[in-house]
Amino acid sequence: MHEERSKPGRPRDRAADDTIRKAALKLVRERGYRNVAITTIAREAGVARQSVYNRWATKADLVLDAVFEDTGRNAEPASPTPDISCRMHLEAFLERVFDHIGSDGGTLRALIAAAQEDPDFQNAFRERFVKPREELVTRLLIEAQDRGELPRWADPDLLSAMVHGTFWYRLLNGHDLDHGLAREIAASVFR
Amino acid sequence: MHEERSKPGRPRDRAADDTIRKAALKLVRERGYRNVAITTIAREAGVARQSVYNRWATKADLVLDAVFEDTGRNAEPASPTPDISCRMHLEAFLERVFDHIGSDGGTLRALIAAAQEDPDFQNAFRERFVKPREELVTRLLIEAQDRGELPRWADPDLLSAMVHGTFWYRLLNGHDLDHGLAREIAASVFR
Amino acid sequence: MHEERSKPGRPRDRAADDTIRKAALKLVRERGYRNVAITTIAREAGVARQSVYNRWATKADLVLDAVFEDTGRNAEPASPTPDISCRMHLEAFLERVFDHIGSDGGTLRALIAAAQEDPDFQNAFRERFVKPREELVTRLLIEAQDRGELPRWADPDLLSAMVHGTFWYRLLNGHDLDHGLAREIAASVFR
Amino acid sequence: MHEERSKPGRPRDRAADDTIRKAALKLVRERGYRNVAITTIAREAGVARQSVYNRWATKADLVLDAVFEDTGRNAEPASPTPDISCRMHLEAFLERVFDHIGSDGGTLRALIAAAQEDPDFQNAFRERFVKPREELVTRLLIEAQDRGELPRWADPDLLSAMVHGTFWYRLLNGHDLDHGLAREIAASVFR
DNA sequence: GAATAATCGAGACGGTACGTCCTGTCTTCAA
DNA sequence: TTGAAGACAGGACGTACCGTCTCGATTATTC
Repeated sequence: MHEERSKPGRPRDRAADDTIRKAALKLVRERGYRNVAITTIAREAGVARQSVYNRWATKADLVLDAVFEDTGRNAEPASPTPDISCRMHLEAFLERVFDHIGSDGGTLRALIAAAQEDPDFQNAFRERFVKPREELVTRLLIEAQDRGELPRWADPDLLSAMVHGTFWYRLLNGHDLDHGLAREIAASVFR
Repeated sequence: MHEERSKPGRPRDRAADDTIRKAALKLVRERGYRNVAITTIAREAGVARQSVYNRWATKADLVLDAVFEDTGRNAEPASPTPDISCRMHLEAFLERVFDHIGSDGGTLRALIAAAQEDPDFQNAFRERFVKPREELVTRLLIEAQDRGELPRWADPDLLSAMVHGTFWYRLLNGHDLDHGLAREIAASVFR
Repeated sequence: MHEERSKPGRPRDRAADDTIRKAALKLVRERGYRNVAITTIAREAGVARQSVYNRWATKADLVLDAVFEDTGRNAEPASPTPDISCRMHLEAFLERVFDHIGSDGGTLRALIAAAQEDPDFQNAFRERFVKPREELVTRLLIEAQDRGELPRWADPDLLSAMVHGTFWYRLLNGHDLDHGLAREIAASVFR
Repeated sequence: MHEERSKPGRPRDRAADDTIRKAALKLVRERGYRNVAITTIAREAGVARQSVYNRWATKADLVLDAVFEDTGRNAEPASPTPDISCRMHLEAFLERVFDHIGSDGGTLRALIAAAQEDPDFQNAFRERFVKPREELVTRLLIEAQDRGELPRWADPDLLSAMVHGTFWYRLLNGHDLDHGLAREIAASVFR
């Protein structure tokens, strides 16, 4: 039944959650992750600093959460349909990802960077962001093997890492990610 | 003729350069990039803090420089010999890189992270660290095409990005890099 | 009604005010104004450095405040009683001041010096320290005129400046201030 | 014969002495003693920092010297002439001093302040600046006693300290020194 | 309805690191 | 030996954040 046992005391203001997330996202996009202090986010959201700490342990957690609220969707779809080849599916997935990164790449880069400096955050980031996307591609490649589009001896896990690794590498080194790259990667996997 | 015009004023103590670099490297390995302050490095090196600021603008610059002094070598060799296949060359190169990362991976991760937060540093990092290694692999793959080990239609640039991207991706997500992975990547490229 | 509206936020630790002042005074007496850093005062008081900056803008402000807490009293009394001549009152006042300066003259000299280098501090110093003492003597001299101890044509303001100026001059040039000087000054004024 | 034995090596550039003094005086007048660094003076004079240290031990020494070069004259004259009363002499002396302070009071205040913070400088300042002026007034008052302008029971030393102390006190507390004050002080002494 | 308890805005707290500035000494080359 | 230049050790400065804490006020649940 999932009965929501309400605790005693003043309940948390749920509306503030979103206000803070929005403020965080806005500031991170404007000034870059590093140049945004929690104090600044709280002020922008019109909220006490403690109210931020009540909800998220670190800045990285908060920003990760904020990015999700905004981009959580684009990991879900891509359920392969029979009429379209898996290669096209992969290409379409990459195009969607690249489009999003185009407008918000700096934030992703900041999150990857933050993950290198904080083990806890790295864990959260991998579980909630990296893994779902990686597995999505892995499943797609297994489907491709089932359909005969990809040879059996290929290793879907490794290929998935190569796919993501390729655009991470480009992204982290300051390149733009365009649809051409999406096509090339897909071609290279399914050559 | 490259005449070495000595500037006026007391010359910098060249020995200190190295002492500082060594101190930086030691501390970063022991405590992690984030947990090392410039003050600490200066103290460890037995040097005034200003002497550090005289040489490097930021901690990232210093550490990058220190890592070079230590690892600059392993980007140079790998001149392909005719009696060994390019695939074996690539595998050997990756094994060497992975061995080094095994003992010093945290530092590389920290440098990649730092590059995401500082455009100037990103540039230096790419020019002095990333590019040489990327081009080394690219040249190796072109040699492979010349020898007929790799099909003409493959794109060496993209493949090189995939090779590096793959182990960056693994590294950045907390995986260990072992010789098995080196073999798998090489196999995947030359399949 | 002087309603004490409590400001929002965590209130300042009023006890710390005093701890810091005491630490400042102690260190300044031991080592001299110049040789005491704010960091040292904070450490001595067992307080964060920021907590000092939260209360006082400069070292001089802090020390001025500290000296007050300690010496604020000796500007107040000296309410002239009819049975004692104004000259004796002046002499007693000067003796009291000189006694205090005997143990703490270095601090007063440092404050006068600090006032020469910072207009804001000069203002605070004059309003809170110099003026009250100057006016005390001025009033005493006016009372003396009323009693007929001092001729009407004397200028109490100027005489007060001469009284203070004389021992400032001695103090600033490294002389000791003893009761003999107190007597001589009083005699000179009431000759 | 006072033969000037010329030392071996490059002789000191005598012209630089003056250039440095002028630069020091200029900067101290513009920005105030505290806000001028030796580095700044050296740069303004177009001279190496060491060249300053070669000539003066401290900033205070240098500035003291510079002020002398400029004001040394006005302590010398005032040899009392029989046709003018000592009181008029004193008044004239004070007027001259006040005129000079009017344009350069900040520097004197800075020197007095510096003397409070450095015993060596205090000594130099007293011997070379304070004493001559104090004794000048003392001698003038003795002459006055000889002439019968001042009673025998007055103490010239104390009166001289009162005279100087009065305008020091005014000066150090930010008052202007005008001819009116000169007259009042002289009148008060000779009343 | 009173007691209890968590949240809110606000801001002080102990800390840590930063990058700048200045001092007085030392070291180089050239005059 | 001096001069210009500039590096050196050392240390204080004031600022910026961090994550914790302490207020009084508010808003809910529990007794």
